[in-house]
Amino acid sequence: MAAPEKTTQEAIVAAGRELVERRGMSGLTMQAVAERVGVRAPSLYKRVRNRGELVDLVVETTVEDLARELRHATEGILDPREQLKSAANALRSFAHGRPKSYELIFGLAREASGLTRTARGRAVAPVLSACSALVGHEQALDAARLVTAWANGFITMELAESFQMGGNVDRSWAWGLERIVRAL
Amino acid sequence: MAAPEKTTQEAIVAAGRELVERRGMSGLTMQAVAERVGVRAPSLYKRVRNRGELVDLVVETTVEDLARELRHATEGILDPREQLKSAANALRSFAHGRPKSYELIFGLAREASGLTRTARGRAVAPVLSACSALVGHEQALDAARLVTAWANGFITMELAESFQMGGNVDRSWAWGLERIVRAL
DNA sequence: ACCTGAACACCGTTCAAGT
DNA sequence: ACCTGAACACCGTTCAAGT
Repeated sequence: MAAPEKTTQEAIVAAGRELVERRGMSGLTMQAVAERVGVRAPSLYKRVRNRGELVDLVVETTVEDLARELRHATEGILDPREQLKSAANALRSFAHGRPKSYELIFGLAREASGLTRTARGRAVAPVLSACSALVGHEQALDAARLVTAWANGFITMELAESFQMGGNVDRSWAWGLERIVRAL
Repeated sequence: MAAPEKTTQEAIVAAGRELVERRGMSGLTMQAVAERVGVRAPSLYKRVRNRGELVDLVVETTVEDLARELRHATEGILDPREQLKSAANALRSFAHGRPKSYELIFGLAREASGLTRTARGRAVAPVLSACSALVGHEQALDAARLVTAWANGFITMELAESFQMGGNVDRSWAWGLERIVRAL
Protein backbone atom coordinates (compact mmCIF):
# COMPACT_ATOMS: atom_id res chain seq x y z
CA MET A 1 0.00 0.00 0.00
CA ALA A 2 1.34 3.43 -0.91
CA ALA A 3 1.88 5.80 1.99
CA PRO A 4 0.12 9.12 1.26
CA GLU A 5 2.35 11.99 0.08
CA LYS A 6 2.43 14.48 2.90
CA THR A 7 4.41 17.24 1.23
CA THR A 8 5.97 18.45 -2.02
CA GLN A 9 9.31 19.85 -3.12
CA GLU A 10 7.59 23.17 -3.64
CA ALA A 11 6.44 23.29 -0.02
CA ILE A 12 9.91 22.30 1.15
CA VAL A 13 11.56 25.09 -0.83
CA ALA A 14 8.99 27.60 0.44
CA ALA A 15 9.70 26.53 4.01
CA GLY A 16 13.41 26.88 3.33
CA ARG A 17 12.98 30.41 2.03
CA GLU A 18 11.03 31.45 5.10
CA LEU A 19 13.59 29.96 7.42
CA VAL A 20 16.51 31.68 5.72
CA GLU A 21 14.88 35.08 6.02
CA ARG A 22 13.62 34.53 9.56
CA ARG A 23 16.51 32.73 11.22
CA GLY A 24 19.38 33.17 8.79
CA MET A 25 21.38 30.60 6.95
CA SER A 26 22.14 28.54 10.06
CA GLY A 27 18.41 28.35 10.79
CA LEU A 28 17.88 26.45 7.58
CA THR A 29 18.14 22.96 9.07
CA MET A 30 16.57 19.84 7.69
CA GLN A 31 14.74 19.33 10.96
CA ALA A 32 13.25 22.81 10.95
CA VAL A 33 12.15 22.43 7.33
CA ALA A 34 10.66 19.02 8.08
CA GLU A 35 8.70 20.37 11.02
CA ARG A 36 7.26 23.17 8.89
CA VAL A 37 6.04 20.86 6.17
CA GLY A 38 4.69 18.30 8.63
CA VAL A 39 7.09 15.44 8.08
CA ARG A 40 10.15 13.88 9.71
CA ALA A 41 13.59 14.93 8.52
CA PRO A 42 14.49 11.70 6.71
CA SER A 43 11.43 12.07 4.47
CA LEU A 44 12.86 15.25 2.96
CA TYR A 45 15.40 13.11 1.16
CA LYS A 46 12.62 11.78 -1.06
CA ARG A 47 12.24 15.32 -2.55
CA VAL A 48 15.76 16.78 -2.40
CA ARG A 49 19.09 15.04 -2.70
CA ASN A 50 20.56 16.76 0.34
CA ARG A 51 20.74 20.09 2.14
CA GLY A 52 22.98 21.54 -0.55
CA GLU A 53 20.40 20.93 -3.24
CA LEU A 54 17.72 22.50 -1.05
CA VAL A 55 19.90 25.59 -0.67
CA ASP A 56 20.34 25.72 -4.44
CA LEU A 57 16.59 25.57 -4.97
CA VAL A 58 16.04 28.33 -2.42
CA VAL A 59 18.64 30.50 -4.13
CA GLU A 60 17.29 29.92 -7.61
CA THR A 61 13.71 30.82 -6.79
CA THR A 62 14.88 33.89 -4.90
CA VAL A 63 17.07 35.05 -7.77
CA GLU A 64 14.04 34.71 -10.03
CA ASP A 65 12.15 37.07 -7.73
CA LEU A 66 14.98 39.55 -7.90
CA ALA A 67 15.27 39.29 -11.68
CA ARG A 68 11.58 40.09 -11.97
CA GLU A 69 11.92 43.14 -9.76
CA LEU A 70 14.89 44.44 -11.73
CA ARG A 71 13.04 44.00 -15.02
CA HIS A 72 10.09 45.81 -13.54
CA ALA A 73 12.32 48.65 -12.34
CA THR A 74 13.79 49.36 -15.75
CA GLU A 75 10.89 48.82 -18.14
CA GLY A 76 9.26 51.99 -19.38
CA ILE A 77 12.40 54.06 -18.76
CA LEU A 78 14.14 55.39 -21.86
CA ASP A 79 17.30 57.09 -20.60
CA PRO A 80 19.87 54.36 -19.94
CA ARG A 81 21.38 56.32 -17.06
CA GLU A 82 17.97 56.43 -15.42
CA GLN A 83 17.55 52.73 -16.10
CA LEU A 84 20.78 52.03 -14.23
CA LYS A 85 19.76 54.21 -11.31
CA SER A 86 16.38 52.58 -11.10
CA ALA A 87 17.85 49.09 -11.25
CA ALA A 88 20.40 49.93 -8.57
CA ASN A 89 17.72 51.37 -6.32
CA ALA A 90 15.55 48.29 -6.85
CA LEU A 91 18.48 46.06 -5.94
CA ARG A 92 18.99 48.00 -2.74
CA SER A 93 15.29 47.84 -1.89
CA PHE A 94 15.34 44.10 -2.35
CA ALA A 95 18.35 43.85 -0.04
CA HIS A 96 16.71 45.96 2.64
CA GLY A 97 13.49 43.96 2.46
CA ARG A 98 15.14 40.54 2.42
CA PRO A 99 18.67 40.96 3.73
CA LYS A 100 19.31 37.30 4.46
CA SER A 101 18.21 36.30 0.98
CA TYR A 102 20.42 38.97 -0.53
CA GLU A 103 23.33 37.65 1.45
CA LEU A 104 22.54 34.14 0.32
CA ILE A 105 22.49 35.15 -3.35
CA PHE A 106 25.52 37.43 -3.46
CA GLY A 107 27.60 36.40 -0.48
CA LEU A 108 30.55 34.16 -1.12
CA ALA A 109 30.07 31.77 1.75
CA ARG A 110 28.64 29.30 -0.74
CA GLU A 111 29.87 27.98 -4.04
CA ALA A 112 27.22 28.85 -6.60
CA SER A 113 25.61 26.08 -8.60
CA GLY A 114 25.25 26.25 -12.36
CA LEU A 115 21.57 27.07 -12.15
CA THR A 116 22.22 29.87 -9.68
CA ARG A 117 24.73 31.37 -12.05
CA THR A 118 22.49 31.41 -15.07
CA ALA A 119 19.75 32.92 -12.90
CA ARG A 120 22.15 35.63 -11.71
CA GLY A 121 23.03 36.29 -15.32
CA ARG A 122 19.38 36.76 -16.16
CA ALA A 123 18.99 39.17 -13.23
CA VAL A 124 21.70 41.53 -14.44
CA ALA A 125 20.61 41.48 -18.07
CA PRO A 126 18.85 44.87 -17.81
CA VAL A 127 22.04 46.43 -16.46
CA LEU A 128 24.07 45.06 -19.32
CA SER A 129 21.70 46.40 -21.95
CA ALA A 130 21.66 49.86 -20.38
CA CYS A 131 25.44 49.89 -20.30
CA SER A 132 25.60 48.83 -23.91
CA ALA A 133 23.46 51.83 -24.84
CA LEU A 134 25.76 54.12 -22.86
CA VAL A 135 29.27 53.05 -23.74
CA GLY A 136 28.84 50.74 -26.73
CA HIS A 137 29.00 46.99 -26.78
CA GLU A 138 32.79 47.02 -26.77
CA GLN A 139 32.93 48.31 -23.21
CA ALA A 140 29.47 47.25 -22.06
CA LEU A 141 30.80 44.38 -19.99
CA ASP A 142 33.39 46.52 -18.21
CA ALA A 143 30.76 49.15 -17.50
CA ALA A 144 28.22 46.63 -16.21
CA ARG A 145 30.88 45.26 -13.89
CA LEU A 146 31.63 48.74 -12.62
CA VAL A 147 27.99 49.36 -11.78
CA THR A 148 27.20 45.96 -10.31
CA ALA A 149 30.42 45.80 -8.31
CA TRP A 150 29.75 49.18 -6.77
CA ALA A 151 26.09 48.52 -6.01
CA ASN A 152 26.70 45.04 -4.64
CA GLY A 153 29.70 46.24 -2.64
CA PHE A 154 27.83 49.15 -1.17
CA ILE A 155 24.84 47.04 -0.19
CA THR A 156 27.01 44.27 1.21
CA MET A 157 28.93 46.72 3.36
CA GLU A 158 25.71 48.33 4.47
CA LEU A 159 24.21 45.00 5.52
CA ALA A 160 27.43 44.00 7.28
CA GLU A 161 27.42 47.31 9.13
CA SER A 162 30.79 48.10 7.64
CA PHE A 163 29.87 51.78 7.37
CA GLN A 164 30.79 52.72 10.86
CA MET A 165 32.03 56.28 10.50
CA GLY A 166 28.57 57.78 10.80
CA GLY A 167 27.44 60.19 8.14
CA ASN A 168 24.33 59.67 6.05
CA VAL A 169 24.42 56.34 4.27
CA ASP A 170 21.50 57.21 1.99
CA ARG A 171 23.38 60.31 0.92
CA SER A 172 26.53 58.30 0.27
CA TRP A 173 24.47 55.93 -1.88
CA ALA A 174 22.96 58.74 -3.96
CA TRP A 175 26.31 60.53 -4.20
CA GLY A 176 28.03 57.38 -5.42
CA LEU A 177 25.27 56.37 -7.81
CA GLU A 178 25.31 59.78 -9.44
CA ARG A 179 29.05 59.64 -9.99
CA ILE A 180 28.97 56.07 -11.22
CA VAL A 181 26.42 56.72 -13.95
CA ARG A 182 28.14 59.96 -14.93
CA ALA A 183 31.48 58.17 -15.19
CA LEU A 184 30.13 56.00 -18.01
CA MET B 1 50.08 19.84 41.24
CA ALA B 2 49.68 22.08 38.24
CA ALA B 3 49.34 20.34 34.90
CA PRO B 4 51.84 21.76 32.42
CA GLU B 5 50.49 24.30 29.91
CA LYS B 6 50.55 22.58 26.55
CA THR B 7 49.50 25.50 24.36
CA THR B 8 48.77 29.21 24.24
CA GLN B 9 46.02 31.44 22.88
CA GLU B 10 48.49 32.67 20.30
CA ALA B 11 49.08 29.16 18.99
CA ILE B 12 45.35 28.51 18.93
CA VAL B 13 44.68 31.63 16.88
CA ALA B 14 47.51 30.77 14.50
CA ALA B 15 46.06 27.30 14.01
CA GLY B 16 42.65 28.87 13.39
CA ARG B 17 44.06 31.16 10.72
CA GLU B 18 45.71 28.29 8.91
CA LEU B 19 42.55 26.21 9.01
CA VAL B 20 40.38 29.02 7.62
CA GLU B 21 42.66 29.53 4.66
CA ARG B 22 43.22 25.84 4.02
CA ARG B 23 39.80 24.35 4.59
CA GLY B 24 37.48 27.35 4.68
CA MET B 25 35.26 28.60 7.43
CA SER B 26 33.60 25.22 8.00
CA GLY B 27 37.04 23.67 8.46
CA LEU B 28 37.63 25.84 11.51
CA THR B 29 36.39 23.32 14.07
CA MET B 30 37.41 23.15 17.68
CA GLN B 31 38.56 19.59 17.19
CA ALA B 32 40.78 20.47 14.23
CA VAL B 33 42.30 23.39 16.12
CA ALA B 34 42.86 21.21 19.18
CA GLU B 35 44.60 18.57 17.13
CA ARG B 36 46.93 21.16 15.60
CA VAL B 37 48.01 22.57 18.92
CA GLY B 38 48.36 19.14 20.53
CA VAL B 39 45.53 19.20 22.98
CA ARG B 40 41.97 17.86 23.34
CA ALA B 41 39.09 20.06 22.30
CA PRO B 42 37.77 20.81 25.80
CA SER B 43 41.13 22.30 26.77
CA LEU B 44 40.68 25.09 24.23
CA TYR B 45 38.01 26.55 26.48
CA LYS B 46 40.73 27.52 28.95
CA ARG B 47 42.08 30.02 26.36
CA VAL B 48 39.01 31.15 24.43
CA ARG B 49 35.46 31.55 25.63
CA ASN B 50 33.97 29.68 22.67
CA ARG B 51 34.29 29.23 18.92
CA GLY B 52 32.84 32.68 18.28
CA GLU B 53 35.59 34.35 20.25
CA LEU B 54 38.18 32.31 18.40
CA VAL B 55 36.72 33.50 15.09
CA ASP B 56 36.88 37.09 16.34
CA LEU B 57 40.54 36.69 17.25
CA VAL B 58 41.31 35.19 13.85
CA VAL B 59 39.56 38.07 12.12
CA GLU B 60 41.24 40.75 14.16
CA THR B 61 44.76 39.52 13.59
CA THR B 62 44.02 39.08 9.88
CA VAL B 63 42.60 42.59 9.57
CA GLU B 64 45.77 43.89 11.19
CA ASP B 65 47.78 42.16 8.46
CA LEU B 66 45.63 43.78 5.82
CA ALA B 67 45.87 47.21 7.43
CA ARG B 68 49.64 46.94 7.40
CA GLU B 69 49.66 46.03 3.71
CA LEU B 70 47.40 48.94 2.81
CA ARG B 71 49.57 51.36 4.75
CA HIS B 72 52.59 49.97 2.97
CA ALA B 73 50.89 50.37 -0.41
CA THR B 74 50.15 54.04 0.01
CA GLU B 75 53.19 55.40 1.83
CA GLY B 76 55.67 57.23 -0.34
CA ILE B 77 53.03 58.07 -2.95
CA LEU B 78 52.11 61.74 -3.25
CA ASP B 79 49.26 61.88 -5.76
CA PRO B 80 46.06 60.91 -3.90
CA ARG B 81 44.62 59.28 -7.02
CA GLU B 82 47.68 57.07 -7.23
CA GLN B 83 47.36 56.34 -3.52
CA LEU B 84 43.82 55.11 -4.10
CA LYS B 85 44.83 52.96 -7.03
CA SER B 86 47.70 51.46 -5.09
CA ALA B 87 45.51 50.74 -2.07
CA ALA B 88 42.83 49.14 -4.24
CA ASN B 89 45.40 46.98 -5.99
CA ALA B 90 46.87 45.94 -2.64
CA LEU B 91 43.42 44.99 -1.41
CA ARG B 92 42.88 42.85 -4.46
CA SER B 93 46.28 41.18 -4.07
CA PHE B 94 45.46 40.36 -0.48
CA ALA B 95 42.15 38.83 -1.59
CA HIS B 96 43.81 36.73 -4.27
CA GLY B 97 46.47 35.53 -1.87
CA ARG B 98 44.16 34.75 1.01
CA PRO B 99 40.64 34.47 -0.41
CA LYS B 100 39.10 32.69 2.56
CA SER B 101 40.47 35.29 4.95
CA TYR B 102 39.15 38.06 2.73
CA GLU B 103 35.74 36.45 2.76
CA LEU B 104 35.89 36.12 6.51
CA ILE B 105 36.73 39.79 6.98
CA PHE B 106 34.35 41.36 4.49
CA GLY B 107 31.66 38.76 4.01
CA LEU B 108 28.42 39.27 5.83
CA ALA B 109 27.92 35.72 7.00
CA ARG B 110 29.16 36.83 10.40
CA GLU B 111 28.13 39.64 12.69
CA ALA B 112 31.25 41.70 13.25
CA SER B 113 32.51 42.20 16.79
CA GLY B 114 33.45 45.62 18.10
CA LEU B 115 37.15 44.88 17.82
CA THR B 116 36.77 43.74 14.24
CA ARG B 117 35.05 46.96 13.35
CA THR B 118 37.68 49.23 14.80
CA ALA B 119 40.31 47.16 13.03
CA ARG B 120 38.43 47.52 9.75
CA GLY B 121 38.29 51.26 10.36
CA ARG B 122 42.04 51.35 10.81
CA ALA B 123 42.49 49.42 7.57
CA VAL B 124 40.59 51.93 5.44
CA ALA B 125 42.20 55.00 7.02
CA PRO B 126 44.62 55.50 4.10
CA VAL B 127 41.70 55.52 1.68
CA LEU B 128 39.86 58.12 3.70
CA SER B 129 42.84 60.45 3.83
CA ALA B 130 43.43 60.19 0.08
CA CYS B 131 39.77 60.96 -0.55
CA SER B 132 39.92 63.94 1.75
CA ALA B 133 42.80 65.31 -0.30
CA LEU B 134 40.81 64.80 -3.50
CA VAL B 135 37.32 66.04 -2.71
CA GLY B 136 37.66 67.88 0.59
CA HIS B 137 36.69 66.67 4.01
CA GLU B 138 33.04 67.54 3.42
CA GLN B 139 32.67 64.75 0.85
CA ALA B 140 35.58 62.57 1.91
CA LEU B 141 33.33 60.00 3.55
CA ASP B 142 31.05 59.69 0.52
CA ALA B 143 34.07 59.35 -1.74
CA ALA B 144 35.74 56.74 0.45
CA ARG B 145 32.53 54.75 0.43
CA LEU B 146 32.40 54.92 -3.35
CA VAL B 147 35.91 53.56 -3.67
CA THR B 148 35.67 50.88 -0.99
CA ALA B 149 32.23 49.72 -2.11
CA TRP B 150 33.40 49.32 -5.68
CA ALA B 151 36.66 47.58 -4.79
CA ASN B 152 35.09 45.29 -2.22
CA GLY B 153 32.16 44.53 -4.52
CA PHE B 154 34.40 43.76 -7.46
CA ILE B 155 36.64 41.49 -5.45
CA THR B 156 33.72 39.75 -3.78
CA MET B 157 32.09 39.04 -7.13
CA GLU B 158 35.40 37.86 -8.52
CA LEU B 159 35.92 35.42 -5.65
CA ALA B 160 32.34 34.20 -5.89
CA GLU B 161 32.80 33.64 -9.60
CA SER B 162 29.96 36.03 -10.28
CA PHE B 163 31.70 37.34 -13.38
CA GLN B 164 30.50 34.66 -15.70
CA MET B 165 30.18 36.49 -19.00
CA GLY B 166 33.77 35.96 -19.93
CA GLY B 167 35.83 38.94 -20.97
CA ASN B 168 39.02 39.97 -19.26
CA VAL B 169 38.46 40.47 -15.54
CA ASP B 170 41.80 42.20 -15.05
CA ARG B 171 40.86 44.66 -17.76
CA SER B 172 37.48 45.28 -16.14
CA TRP B 173 39.25 45.98 -12.85
CA ALA B 174 41.66 48.49 -14.41
CA TRP B 175 38.86 50.07 -16.47
CA GLY B 176 36.68 50.50 -13.39
CA LEU B 177 39.48 51.73 -11.15
CA GLU B 178 40.47 54.38 -13.67
CA ARG B 179 36.91 55.68 -13.90
CA ILE B 180 36.38 55.55 -10.16
CA VAL B 181 39.39 57.68 -9.33
CA ARG B 182 38.62 60.08 -12.17
CA ALA B 183 35.04 60.46 -10.96
CA LEU B 184 36.28 61.99 -7.69
C1' DA C 1 5.94 4.28 -2.81
C1' DC C 2 6.34 7.12 0.91
C1' DC C 3 7.11 7.59 5.95
C1' DT C 4 9.47 6.64 10.21
C1' DG C 5 12.57 5.46 14.31
C1' DA C 6 16.98 4.11 15.11
C1' DA C 7 21.56 4.67 14.21
C1' DC C 8 26.00 6.85 12.70
C1' DA C 9 29.44 10.30 12.30
C1' DC C 10 30.06 14.61 13.18
C1' DC C 11 29.60 19.36 15.61
C1' DG C 12 30.15 22.76 20.12
C1' DT C 13 30.18 22.75 24.89
C1' DT C 14 30.06 21.35 29.95
C1' DC C 15 31.81 19.08 33.83
C1' DA C 16 33.50 15.92 37.15
C1' DA C 17 37.55 13.49 37.86
C1' DG C 18 42.30 13.05 37.32
C1' DT C 19 47.38 15.04 37.76
C1' DA D 1 45.72 25.10 37.51
C1' DC D 2 45.42 22.80 33.43
C1' DC D 3 44.05 18.46 30.96
C1' DT D 4 40.94 14.78 29.86
C1' DG D 5 37.08 11.32 28.89
C1' DA D 6 32.43 11.08 29.13
C1' DA D 7 28.27 13.10 28.28
C1' DC D 8 24.69 16.19 26.22
C1' DA D 9 22.20 18.51 22.69
C1' DC D 10 22.46 19.37 18.32
C1' DC D 11 23.58 18.67 13.13
C1' DG D 12 23.09 15.87 8.21
C1' DT D 13 22.34 11.53 6.42
C1' DT D 14 21.40 6.39 5.79
C1' DC D 15 18.62 2.45 6.13
C1' DA D 16 15.80 -1.28 7.48
C1' DA D 17 11.27 -1.86 8.84
C1' DG D 18 6.65 -0.47 8.74
C1' DT D 19 2.15 0.91 6.02
